Amino acid sequence: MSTAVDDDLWSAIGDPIRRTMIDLLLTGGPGTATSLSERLPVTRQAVSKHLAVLDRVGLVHAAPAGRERHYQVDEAQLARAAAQMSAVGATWDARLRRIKRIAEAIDRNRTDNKGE
Amino acid sequence: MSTAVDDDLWSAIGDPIRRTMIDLLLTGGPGTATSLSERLPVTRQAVSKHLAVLDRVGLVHAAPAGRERHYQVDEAQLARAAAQMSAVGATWDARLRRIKRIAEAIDRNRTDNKGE
DNA sequence: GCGAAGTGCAACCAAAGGTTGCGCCTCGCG
DNA sequence: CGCGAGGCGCAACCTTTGGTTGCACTTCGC
Repeated sequence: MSTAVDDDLWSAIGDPIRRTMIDLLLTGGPGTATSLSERLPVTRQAVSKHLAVLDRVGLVHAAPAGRERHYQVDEAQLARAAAQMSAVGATWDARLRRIKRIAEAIDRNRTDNKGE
Repeated sequence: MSTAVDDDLWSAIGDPIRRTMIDLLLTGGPGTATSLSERLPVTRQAVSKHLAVLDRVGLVHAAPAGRERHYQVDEAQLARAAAQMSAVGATWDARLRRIKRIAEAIDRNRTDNKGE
């Protein structure tokens, strides 16, 4: 239901740090582990590990340049992830609405039989 | 950016098991830790811990009934969570679109100066 | 050529998810 | 009314994961 095979993608973007990293890469363009760590509350190593995770699920892609490693967001994968989030959100929203309708129907029924 | 104070809410629904639990509670109505564990690949204790987490952030709410504890989804909180997910998804989507436009503009420029 | 900058790898720590075992309530039936 | 069974919570323990520190290796630039 909802998320099945793409669970890796979900758990990858589940981490707040990783979401922030993606935000930074999207707004500031490609960056290295060091440059990202300067804007995050964690060390370079931690950032590097997160980048490895994101790379493994294909959300970012590394471009070695001399002694540096420039990471960039994979737009297609991120679009998929964004779509998934929206989908889950929409699913829950729809179910909530359905439940609400049912609850209202029951309430109406009870009101009808109240006098008996 | 994007998610700040409501980070607890995010991380609460970040866990796949917890999302599934919410799905089960939404589709099957209120349930206990035991009833949920029967439909999940984890033990009752694990489910109980997850329910505690969800309860702490207000996504579910417990109703003691004799020796049982019925858990139910808090619709308002879940709606907030769903909205947040949609928001992040939309934000990323917008940024991707913007980047794409810029990239296309640059590409157009390069094509213009190709002959020089 | 050599120091400085950027990475990766390994060891170590702490927190979170998961399991098992136990004891306490509560229900229901003889 | 007593007592077994079902449902829960608590506690101890294990494993995975995010985080840090320390070190060795490459690459740039003077």
